[in-house]
Amino acid sequence: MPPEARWLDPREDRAWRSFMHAHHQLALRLRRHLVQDSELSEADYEMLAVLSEHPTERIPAQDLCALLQWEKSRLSHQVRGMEKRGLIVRQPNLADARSVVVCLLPAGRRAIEDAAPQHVHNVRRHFIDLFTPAELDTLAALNERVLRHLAEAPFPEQSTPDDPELPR
Amino acid sequence: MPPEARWLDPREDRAWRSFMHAHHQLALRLRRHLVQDSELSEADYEMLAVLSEHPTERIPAQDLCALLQWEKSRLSHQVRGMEKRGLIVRQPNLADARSVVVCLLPAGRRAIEDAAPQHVHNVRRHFIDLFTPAELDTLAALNERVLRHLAEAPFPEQSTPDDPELPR
DNA sequence: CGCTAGTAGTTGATGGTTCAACCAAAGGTA
DNA sequence: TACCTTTGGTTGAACCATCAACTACTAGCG
Repeated sequence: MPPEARWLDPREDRAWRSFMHAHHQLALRLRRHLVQDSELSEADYEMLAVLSEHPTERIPAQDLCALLQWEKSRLSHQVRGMEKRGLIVRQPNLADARSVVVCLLPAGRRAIEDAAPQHVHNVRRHFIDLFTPAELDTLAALNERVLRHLAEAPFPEQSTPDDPELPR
Repeated sequence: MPPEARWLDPREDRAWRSFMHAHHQLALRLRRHLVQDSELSEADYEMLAVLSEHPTERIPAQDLCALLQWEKSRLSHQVRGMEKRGLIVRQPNLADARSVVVCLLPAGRRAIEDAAPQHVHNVRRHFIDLFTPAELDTLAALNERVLRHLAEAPFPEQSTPDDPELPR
């Protein structure tokens, strides 16, 4: 336990703040555009995007969680709302009675196809177009380093590398 | 209106997804740590951090909004809650009767000083320490480009005076 | 002075995200 | 079989951020 941790120096502080603020402002802008020119929230869009890119348009809930990096409870709430609006349906998974398969409906496909051109345009305008291809690769590499690190050190950080489970 | 916008290619998609996911996962982790070893939320922490770094420990609400990049209504709700907990107080601004000055209280200073070492430690472990100084500068420069771009093209994106933006 | 536009802040409603607790099915082991 | 653990998913409460509407004050301008 560090009783006294050194504060972030200016370089570190700049990197940290810009990382947090850039994401916040960008997400806010895209959310506003999305509600302005479609009936979809950001979460709606992401889920429909993943489903519509999938060859079968049917994805088991647990796989959807992994693809979207969402928690299962978030997915459940989200699915409930979108099912009520007729964009998707839940169907039982014949291979495993606990599981559920989320299926894209025609109305969902229409919704994503209507919203996608504008949304992609906005993502380009406010993000992609600001960078060269090399910079995009740099950005991806640096951000993926964060993701990899977090995945390798899962949350309750008590246990050490070679101690897989708690010694209860 | 692009009736057909080209989809993101693999390089662009990778950069975009890693940007969104990295922020989401990192914020989640830090939030969990913070509630685990302090009584503060992320928003509480940010606000106390800004106040406690300020020489006078008193900042007019509108300046706080700018520093934190928050909306005024978010600040208002946040301040109400933290005032109830005795971490800060609102005082009238003598220079402008509409305005309010947010002041750090001793309990607030104690709270941030208790929480800071662990939090800074976590920010380092999960973010700063993953990068070389040069990489931190790169990250800052790229993220700041997003922020600058958004600030220069404010939201309802109708045509700006003499700016040849989108010919809607 | 009186009018108007803009700025500072508050409020209540709304929708989104996380957490903890729960249920039900599956898999392992004896 | 019985038992125990793990996994898949749902629910309700709590919390947080955003928006639109509103009050109050300021400042510019005739």
